[in-house]
Formats: sequence, C-alpha cells, structure tokens
Amino acid sequence: MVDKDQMRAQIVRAAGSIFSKYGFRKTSMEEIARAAGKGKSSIYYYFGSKEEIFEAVVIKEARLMKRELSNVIRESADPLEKLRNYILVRMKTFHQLSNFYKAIFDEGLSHFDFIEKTRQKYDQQEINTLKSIFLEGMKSGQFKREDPELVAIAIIRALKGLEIPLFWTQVNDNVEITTGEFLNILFYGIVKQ
Amino acid sequence: MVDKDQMRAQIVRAAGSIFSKYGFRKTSMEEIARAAGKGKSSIYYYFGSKEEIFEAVVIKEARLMKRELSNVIRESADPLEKLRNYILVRMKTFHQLSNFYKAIFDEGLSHFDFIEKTRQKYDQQEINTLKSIFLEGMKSGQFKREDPELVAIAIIRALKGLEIPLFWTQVNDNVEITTGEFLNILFYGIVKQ
DNA sequence: TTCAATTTCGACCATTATATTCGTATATTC
DNA sequence: GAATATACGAATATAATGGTCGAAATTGAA
Repeated sequence: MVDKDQMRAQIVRAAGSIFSKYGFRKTSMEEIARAAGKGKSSIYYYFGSKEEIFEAVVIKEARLMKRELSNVIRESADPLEKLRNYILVRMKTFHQLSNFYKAIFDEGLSHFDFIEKTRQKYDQQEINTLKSIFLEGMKSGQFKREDPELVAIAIIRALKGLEIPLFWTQVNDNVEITTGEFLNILFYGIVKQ
Repeated sequence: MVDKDQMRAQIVRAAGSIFSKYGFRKTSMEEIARAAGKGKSSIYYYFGSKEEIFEAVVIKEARLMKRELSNVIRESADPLEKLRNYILVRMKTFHQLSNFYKAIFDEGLSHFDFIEKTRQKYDQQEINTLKSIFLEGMKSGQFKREDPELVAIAIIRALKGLEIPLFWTQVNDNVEITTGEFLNILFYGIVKQ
C-alpha cells in the first residue's frame, strides 16, 4: 500500500512532464507508461483512466502553485513587494502550467467539471489574498483608498488577460517584460505619491 | 503560379509553427490546414504529402540558420568574437528548432533519408566554418597552435553534446547559462595567455 | 516450500483520429 | 464561355489509441 502511493506519485510525475509538453489530447497512455518505466496496462492498476491521471496532475500542480504563492507572500514584508512578487510568481508558474490551462479551454474537455470547480475555488481564494494584501497596503498608506474587493477583482481580470498571449507565444522573454510593464502601470496608477 | 508559391510559403509558415510545438507525428494535417486558413484537402493542392511539407519546413529553417550564422560571422571582426557569437547563435537557434531535431531522433522517422543527407552536408559545412575561424585565430596569435580540423570536429562534438539536454529541459534559462559556461571553458582552455 | 495476494504486462478489441483520394463546385483567365 | 486554377466536403482505408482481460511473474507471510 505504501509502495502503491509511491508508484502513483511516479506516474503522476511522468504524466505531468508529458501533459505539460503536449496537452491532454496529444498525450497517449503509451507515452505516459514509457515515461514511468512501466507497461501500458500496468498503469491501469494504479489509475482508472487517462482522465483520472490528468486530474491528479492538475491537483498536484495547483497545490504546488498555492504553496509557492503562500511562501512568496510570507517572505515579503512590504505589501507593495508582496503584490509585486505575488504577480511575478503567479505569471511565471502559470507559464509553466500553460498547457494545463490550454487543456481547459480546449474543446472536448468540457466534461472535466472538476476543473471548473477547482478554478472557481481558486479564483475566490486569489481574490481574498489580493484583497488582504491591498487592505494592508491601504492601512500602511502605500495604496490609494479604494474598494479592496473591486480592486482585487480588477487585478485578477487583468492578470487573466495577460495570460492569454502566453497560449500563443513560445518565447519566454515576453513574460517578464510584459509582466514588468504591467506591474509598472499597476503600481504607478495605484500607489499614492 | 506566383500566388501558388505565396500560398506554399504561407502553409510552410503555418506548419512550421505547429511542427515546432508538437513535432512531426503529433501534428495533424487538419491543424496545419486550420492554421493556414484553408480546408484540409486544399493543402494537397500545394503539397503532395505531410512529409513533403515537413521537408519544406526543415529546409527553410536550415537556410535561415545558415544565413544567421553567416551574418554573425561577417559582423564580428575578431576571430574570438566570431567563435563566441557563432556558438551562441547556434545554440539559440537550435533551441528554437529542437522539435525538428527531436523528430529526427524520433523512432519511425528513419524513412526521412533526406534529413540524414542534409545533416551530413551541414555537419561538413560547420566543420569547415569552424576550421577557418580557428585558422584565423591561430594566425592572429589568439588561439593555440593545433590541428584545426581536429579542433573543429571536437567543438562540433561538444556542441552536439550540449544539445542533448535541450531535448529534456523545457526551461530556457539553462541554454544561455550552460552555453556561457561552455564558452568560458572553451576559451580559457583554448586561448593562449 | 506453498499458497494467496499483489503487481506486471502482452495480446486483444472497439472506437476514434488521421492521411490521402476523389468528385465536384467555384473562381480566374483568355 | 471554354479552359484552367483553386478550393473543399465527403468518403476511405489505415493507423493510433484508450481500455479490457487473463495469465504470468513477484512478493511475502505461514
């Protein structure tokens, strides 16, 4: 039973590296099995279906992103730095996960209802996080006085907008540049001088 | 006839962007057609087969790389700079083309005999180029006196070794770091002080 | 050792995806 | 308006793929 979980983890790891490269549809069980160093049918001993594996991968990656975001917030004291780092880390991680998100928008993947639920849950969490950061910044006088909920939602929307081109450009450089530009605008449009 | 070539170029462009993302096998004619803004069967008016398109793409990219390398050599006067820039450009371009090369090593693609021929031709060209750069550096006293042919072959071999990990890591950063490190070693192991 | 539970996989099946062909419809040219 | 060039939907034959099943290894406790 202990080994079984270990094997599951290994399969998830292998599958993740393929999924993130080719997306859900273009990844075959054969490839996952090969990458995990197992026969194709053996995979079915650990997972019921390809979709189950995909779900496990997405959940794992989501947890990872959440942890990473928590860390970066905890580690930066200044709310301004918090916001900056939060967004930078988010965009960077998102770029690595773009294939998963691409899969979400992919046609024929709408039966992944768990994804929509997960997404909504994380959306709410993100809004709350940003809200609290912004509140803190308001108290310290570094941010203008606005409705924190509205600001948080606006930022989330903007970030989602920023994510779109990531689906189409394969060059990494744009990420940091665009995000930096975005941060520039965001701060100097928002911060009280 | 003029328009036909234009359309061919457009298809090659579209196909290139998909091939470079998913490789040969995972790219479908349907996708190529969609990306080219045409119906699937229309593609066959311009190209006889998927492989023919692939061949056109590879040839085009190879030409591009060759031109880029020629430019960088012409523009840098110092042989040391020539070698440095040559390798940097080569690694950068190679990274963008990694999917094509991945296709070459892919099993089941061995019937692309034109690729092996092209590769051999370019290997010889590369050796000659590096040889002449090295000869120039020897004359100017910046490089140690060695057999230029052997040195050129050694460098090519090393570069090929550097290329391998590009197949497995998806992070871009490594490229410049590894290449930089490589250049460091190469220069200070080779240059006369 | 023996026996049962666990783990692995080759062979197989049903379904889908895909490359290519074909007949024909629509533009373009002379 | 015939001839030619261009476009595509539908059809086909084949290959790829997700998933099943039974049987072979492997393990490990009695």
